[in-house]
Amino acid sequence: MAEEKSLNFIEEIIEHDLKSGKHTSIATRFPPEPNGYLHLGHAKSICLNFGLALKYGGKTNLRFDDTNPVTEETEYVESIKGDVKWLGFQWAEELYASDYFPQLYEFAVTLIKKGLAYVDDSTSEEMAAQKGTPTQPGTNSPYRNRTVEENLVLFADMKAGKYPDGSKVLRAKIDMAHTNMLMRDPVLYRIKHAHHHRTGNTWCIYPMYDFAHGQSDSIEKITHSICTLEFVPHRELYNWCIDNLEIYPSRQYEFARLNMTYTMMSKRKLLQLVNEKYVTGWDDPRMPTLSGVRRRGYTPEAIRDFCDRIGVAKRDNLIDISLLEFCVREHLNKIAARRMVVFDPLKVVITNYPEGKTEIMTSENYPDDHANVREMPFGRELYIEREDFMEVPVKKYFRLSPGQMVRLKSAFIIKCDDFVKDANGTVTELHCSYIPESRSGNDTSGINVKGVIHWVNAQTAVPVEVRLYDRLFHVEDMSSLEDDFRNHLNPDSLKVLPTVYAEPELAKAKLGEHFQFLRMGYFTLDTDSTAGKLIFNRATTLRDMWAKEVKK
RNA sequence: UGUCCUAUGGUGUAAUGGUAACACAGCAGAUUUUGAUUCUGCUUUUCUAGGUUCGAAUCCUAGUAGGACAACCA
Repeated sequence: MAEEKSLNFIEEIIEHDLKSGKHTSIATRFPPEPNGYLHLGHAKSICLNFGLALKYGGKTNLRFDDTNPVTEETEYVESIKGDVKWLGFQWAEELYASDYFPQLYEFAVTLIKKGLAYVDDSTSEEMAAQKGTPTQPGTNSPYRNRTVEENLVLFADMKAGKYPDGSKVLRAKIDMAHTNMLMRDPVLYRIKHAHHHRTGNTWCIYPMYDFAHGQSDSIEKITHSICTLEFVPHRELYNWCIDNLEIYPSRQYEFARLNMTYTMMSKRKLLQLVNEKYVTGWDDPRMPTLSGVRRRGYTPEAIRDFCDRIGVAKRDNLIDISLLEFCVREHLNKIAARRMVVFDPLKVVITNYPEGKTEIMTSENYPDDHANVREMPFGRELYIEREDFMEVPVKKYFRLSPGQMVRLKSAFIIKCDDFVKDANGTVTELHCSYIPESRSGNDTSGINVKGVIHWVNAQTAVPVEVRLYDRLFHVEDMSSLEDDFRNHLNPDSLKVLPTVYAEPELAKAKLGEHFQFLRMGYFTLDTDSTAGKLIFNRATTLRDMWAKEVKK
């Protein structure tokens, strides 16, 4: 099948580079800073970077951009590696910007020797004042004309730890009147007497992003350095460093980051949600983190498919979260074993079924594979969903109501003969009769019913907990917010049902398995589960045309 | 009142100077022992104004709108 798939703009650039002979193979990198957990926005970048290398026969490095010791931790490194692997990608090399600190230092010395960098004693306030504004040029620092010799000594002393944090920086000497603010003598190195997660206390000066990223790309001979749009203005500085250092010319290309409705995807704010306990952790199933959606029951296949469908372009976007849910359902529908679980039980007594009798019914695990079945006990007393009975049925309601019949999935057709109410008027019990000839598989009753409902046998039902999730925020476009994002948390984002009734087979569930609870949604076992108490997370609901019908 | 980036249905993404298409969402119907799945059909689109051209979503100019840029963050 020669499926003609159109190329995104980066693929076009790569194919052009390959065709023209500029490159014979490509190298990309995924460069997270280990200061938080990966989220769906990172997934887009991961799929892009690794996907490109896979498609064009190149390689992708995993490179940690660890140039700021105060925010970075080993915990994050480990989670990031786990998430990339879970998504299904394998990096060529695991690298760290901190591995390049010695070389980066030498690069800085080279720039000083060329008269292209100087040590500045200005305070950050003074530097900000010198910087100008986007519409007004900046002014030169009084330290700008220090000699090469003086700068060399000062920079060496910075490295040697002779100065306190913030007292000096190394700046590039470019142009304080440049229209690109980033070219107004950007800071290259700053002093931080801080412990680094890998280099420990070896260094007290650390390179800034702009002095580390491009050079790291260059050292690794990355051909296409792909990042998000906010780095567009950095490209000029990226190229300036490479040009003046005369090193391998990696090239930067920028695409639009993923934005999704009802979703907040800023690492800083996600950290805030974690720290301030609005969620239980980075892997809270409501979080858009990869560890969160994994725990919730999303699959890597679904996320890769999603990343594929959203495309890659340069314009700002706001993806409808229903596309993600569609991808999740589409994959889960194929792989999830079916189970029956009653959430809000209503007792049903089959009055014409012998007391004490239990028989075994079989039900298919997957709708289109009738050979793959499990066993389910059936008895005189059952639970069905309270929702599946209406004393006074609304129009088009084809479940149970007085005198009406439904099919119990994989069992018998039953007819509602009577119901019992308590003092409050709440229905507590249904009295039904079953049609013995209607047994699933050899139904000779000739009766056709429209409604099919799920059920569990009361005697053998297994109590489990389910956790139902809704969107964390109730604002469609989080970027439109003018006040604090924490004011817009959805109070109903988590609903716990401590005791619901499952068919016995579900007790065998293992971590990582996916289930469809018939008519209730897709579920997976939560990591909080213990041997005595199984807890299931709802990944997503099923599509529900009836709910829409009812709304009308 | 600077520089840069962007502009195609409700949301995304294609169409690479030659009939604007695909997916999601929405709506309607068929099938169904999950009101699921599956299948069918439908609604809705090139920011504006000029220009180049036989022909413009595509190229050019201007305007408009949105976004980015003034961290010793990445």
